[in-house]
Amino acid sequence: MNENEYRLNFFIDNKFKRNKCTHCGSYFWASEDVNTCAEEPCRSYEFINHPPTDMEYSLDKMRDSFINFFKSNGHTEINRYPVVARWRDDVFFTQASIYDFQPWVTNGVIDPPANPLVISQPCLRFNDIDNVGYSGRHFTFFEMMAHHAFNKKDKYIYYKDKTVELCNRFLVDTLKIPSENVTYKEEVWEGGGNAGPSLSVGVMGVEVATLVFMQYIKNDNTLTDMPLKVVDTGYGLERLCWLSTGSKTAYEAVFKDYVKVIDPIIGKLSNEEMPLYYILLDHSKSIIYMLFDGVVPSNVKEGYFARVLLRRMINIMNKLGRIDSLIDIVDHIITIESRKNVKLIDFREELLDMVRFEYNKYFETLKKGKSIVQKFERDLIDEKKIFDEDLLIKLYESHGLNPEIVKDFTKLPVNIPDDFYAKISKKGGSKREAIGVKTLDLGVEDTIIKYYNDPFTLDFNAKVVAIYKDSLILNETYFYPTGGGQVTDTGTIDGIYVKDVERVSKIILHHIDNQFINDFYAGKTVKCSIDRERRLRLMRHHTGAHLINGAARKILGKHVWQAGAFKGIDSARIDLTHYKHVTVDERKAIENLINTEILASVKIDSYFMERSEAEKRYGFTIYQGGAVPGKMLRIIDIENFDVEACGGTHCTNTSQVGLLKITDVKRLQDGVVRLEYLCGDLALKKIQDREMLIDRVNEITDANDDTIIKKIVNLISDNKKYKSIIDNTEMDRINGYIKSLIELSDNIGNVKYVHTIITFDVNIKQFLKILTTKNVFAFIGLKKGDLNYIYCGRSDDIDVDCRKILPVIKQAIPYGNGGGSNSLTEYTFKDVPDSQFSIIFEKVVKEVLSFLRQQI
RNA sequence: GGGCCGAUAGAUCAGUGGAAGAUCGCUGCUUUCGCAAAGCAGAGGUCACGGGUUCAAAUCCCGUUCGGUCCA
Repeated sequence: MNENEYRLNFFIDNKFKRNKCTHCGSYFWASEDVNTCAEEPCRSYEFINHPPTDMEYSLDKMRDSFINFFKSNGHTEINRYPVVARWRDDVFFTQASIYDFQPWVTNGVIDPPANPLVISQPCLRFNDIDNVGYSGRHFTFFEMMAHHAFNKKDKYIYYKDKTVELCNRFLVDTLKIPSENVTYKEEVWEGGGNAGPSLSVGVMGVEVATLVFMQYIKNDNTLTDMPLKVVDTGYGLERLCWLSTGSKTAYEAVFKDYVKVIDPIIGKLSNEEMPLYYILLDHSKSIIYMLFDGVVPSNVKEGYFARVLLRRMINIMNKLGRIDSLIDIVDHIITIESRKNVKLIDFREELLDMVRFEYNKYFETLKKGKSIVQKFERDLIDEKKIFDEDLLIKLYESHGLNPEIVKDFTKLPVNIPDDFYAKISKKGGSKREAIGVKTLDLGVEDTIIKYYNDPFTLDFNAKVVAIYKDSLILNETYFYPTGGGQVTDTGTIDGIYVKDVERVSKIILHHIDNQFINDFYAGKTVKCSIDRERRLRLMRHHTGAHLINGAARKILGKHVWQAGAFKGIDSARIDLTHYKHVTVDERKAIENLINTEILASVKIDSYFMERSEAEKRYGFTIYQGGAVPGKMLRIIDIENFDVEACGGTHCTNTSQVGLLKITDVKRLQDGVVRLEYLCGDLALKKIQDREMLIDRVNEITDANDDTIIKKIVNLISDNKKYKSIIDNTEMDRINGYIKSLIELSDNIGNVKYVHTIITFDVNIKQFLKILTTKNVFAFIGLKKGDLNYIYCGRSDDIDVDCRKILPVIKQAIPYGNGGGSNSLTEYTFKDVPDSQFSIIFEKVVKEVLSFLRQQI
């Protein structure tokens, strides 16, 4: 980066000097000559016990000072965005204030909600989770305060000079930090395909802010100018608070108010326990914001981070011996946080229930884990081994048991490697990545989309403007392309079947069979017709999805978000975040609520609205379907029931859905349930099919709706009874047969040698078990299809190894094979006619007899 | 999205290729005025599903479904 990028008039006018840090070698600007930049590790934390500010600031007070300073300097205050970055598909959580405006504001597609603006954005970062509580300055939850300005060619707000000036005035004039304590270190910032110069703001050893100037697009190491120049600042609220208190760690400063409330609950803690306490407070804040903003604990994606935090909290409470206070503590922290977020109070019970539910789940995991550890312990004792690293890793990865828990569950020594968690998988994995946008440049005008004007216009005329491969591009169209979980319309253009409709950026492609493509030419006016039944079903299913969404949030709770959806021609489903199973009653309640809404004939409004305006008016719950691109959002508004940003085709009144039936509820993964449903004619047909099914059962069983249950219960108990009678009869028959066999057997001493070929169908192993109860050696032939079997079995009171008979048989019948235990063997061979089998069998019987005579 | 563990009686689980097991619970009997308890006897299984290997599969291999868990 060119050094002139940092040579700001502000620095020159205010007599700042450019110095080179003797420690890290970076250049930095300061109002006086100093040797090193004011950042760790070049300087130690000089503010500890010597805070440079005029007073001690709490989090709230620092935030207020910041916001008010920038408001009084022409900035508009913006409400925080959710900590779950639902409007983006490349990250899970909001990790910086600029995330709020990426990508649509920073790439110039839409205007920022205000310009310039000031915000304090809660952020979540998990990269340093292991340092939390111990390093003195790491958190998973922190607030990034920021002022942003977005400079367009025709609308300049402010850039580097004013940014640094504002920063310096805030630190020096408002917080009263002596000017000589502030340094601005030159750095280069890079991220998300953008780059630009940046200044790292240091005070007495701690970096309190970063001022980034996004001005380049970076592509293969070449920099090109961005059309929009963005001021992206970030001030660490927690860092500034810490600076103002001069306490030994950031935690003492940040958690001051929390500790006042929580201390009486948790009681006196030792110095060694303090890091655990701080982790608990930090994680509690993260969890509260995550759950409030729509995360449900799960084993995948966002939800997994919630689970990790909760399990760490539970482990800590266990270690402190205060597990009973977990809910109480979270509850009190909710109270503290709700001072600046009133809506949190309404969510309190639901939030605590989720924590409770997750605790119970973990309790089950630990219970199961204990028996697994004890099982391993038994094996290890036998093998004279201990819990080694490999086993610990396996226990953690497969059963969620960390080494400390394993240690609690066993008497055996457990060696925990220092870098245990680092070892757990640097094995890689795919990063969450944005799906590339497909583009197509045919030099034609964007297709005019008409299906939003009137979803019921299904026949229309249009002009072909271009032909691309097997598809027609029209000047305007009512055909809906696949998108938003809704499948494509089909129909005809000039009588030719349209099999698929696809949207590529702003052009809509109507795919037809290749052989007909030459019937068309650019400029031709064509008559278009959309498959009516198909479209109407898709509309009903799409509106149905919104109805379920609205109803589920009312019945199951505010934590419910759409996690995916599919709207097809003869099936539809919607996936919802929900931490429990959906009960039959809840499912019915959702159905009832929706069908009441359908009967009430509620108007469904759809209109376009500027993104920022929509977010302001309806909140972030409009993003049920995930990231929606563009400046203008299409809003589907079912009054007092559901409002979502959605590009699909919808009914204009709930009554047009006709009927909605939930056909199945599945658990898709932990924290996500799938509701399968049908609307309109399909719902009716489903109910009729079920009815016919019962009619058919009635017919078969000669019953009616009133008697069918009793009838079936009787049938089952009768069946059981008869089965038992048959079994008994069969058993009698076998017993009789066995008795006759024993009477006909050869005697060897007092051992009965039973030998015969069985020709009827029998459970041979059960038969042998009964036969060889006492003083019996059995030698049984059996024919089953092509296969011939010879079984040897004996009662437990005879000391003969049946496997020794096998070579005798093998000698007589060399082309077979067999094996078994010393009390039962099996020998098999095939392709022998019946007559032959009995001759061979009799021959072997005699050899076995003489063999047995020697043995017994 | 990927990896690893798992699915056996109503419940919890044992069973490493050779006749399906234990404990608790359940039913009946004995004992008791009755209950609890104890003793005796008994019922209860498609070893998740579908393929394959083998003389032989709960056990080994492949696939499916469902659960657990870790990573991103």
